[in-house]
Amino acid sequence: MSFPKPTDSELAILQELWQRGPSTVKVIHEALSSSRDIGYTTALKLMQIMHEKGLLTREREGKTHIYQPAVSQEKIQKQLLNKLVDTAFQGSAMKLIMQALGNEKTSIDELTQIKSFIEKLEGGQNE
Amino acid sequence: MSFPKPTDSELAILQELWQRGPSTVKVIHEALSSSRDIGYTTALKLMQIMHEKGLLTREREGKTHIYQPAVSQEKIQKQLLNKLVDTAFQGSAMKLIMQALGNEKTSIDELTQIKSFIEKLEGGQNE
DNA sequence: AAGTTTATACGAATCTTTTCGTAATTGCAA
DNA sequence: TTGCAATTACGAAAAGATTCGTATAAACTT
Repeated sequence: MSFPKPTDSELAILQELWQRGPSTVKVIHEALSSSRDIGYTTALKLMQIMHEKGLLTREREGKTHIYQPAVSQEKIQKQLLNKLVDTAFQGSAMKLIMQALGNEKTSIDELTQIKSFIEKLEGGQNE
Repeated sequence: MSFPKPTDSELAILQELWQRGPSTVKVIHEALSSSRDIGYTTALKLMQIMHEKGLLTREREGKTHIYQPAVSQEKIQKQLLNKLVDTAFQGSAMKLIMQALGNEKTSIDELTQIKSFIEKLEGGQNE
């Protein structure tokens, strides 16, 4: 069960859909327009392709289509994360985590959350 | 000072160079060949392009060129990591870290290391 | 039902990345 | 110096992703 890895444009569309829930091309196009210059038919075509690839499902509602992600945000995040770990961090999730922590965008509060998450994991089964 | 983001193939070449140190096309080609099917001139061309882009430096040594990364592994890791945080994790490094931890590839020992790294950070200045 | 609006479908152009064939160059050996 | 093997340079094809113009279809208005 592996999905084709979404391209950058596709990921942007998935993000909108995950955040907004089921949406028409029109809505997604407007959302994308605010951050970059993109034609309506371009957005449409992308979503049609994503539908063909199985990244989106859709349903006709009168004249328009309502699109929805066919994959969970978590699954895609996992996929992209694993790929990055493999290609850029020699397969070591720890290296990646350390880097991310070092990028000093994490607040004290978040650090505490992460720490307690780790403690929960340590209590668990990770051998 | 921002480098062009390396493509997947380019990243694979950078990895080899970071690991092996300065190398010829021949050596890199052989290394890549072990994990996938790639022609010699393909590898050569990629490295030439990377040189043009400023990702690699090179030096003539007799008839051959010796290539070297022009950017540090850490810089590229940071670049790719930040991009992933932005495009897939809504800008939240914490979300990414949690996911990475959850992917259960991290050993108890590594968890401990991460935890003590966090403690060091907490002692520091992160506001 | 004809015209208008809004949406989809289709096809092709463009751009980027990857690929490799062929030609030119270099260094060495005979 | 001529010939051979190794290497680079060049150009263009192939594959993938993005873009959009134009045509078609659907629903609403009058």
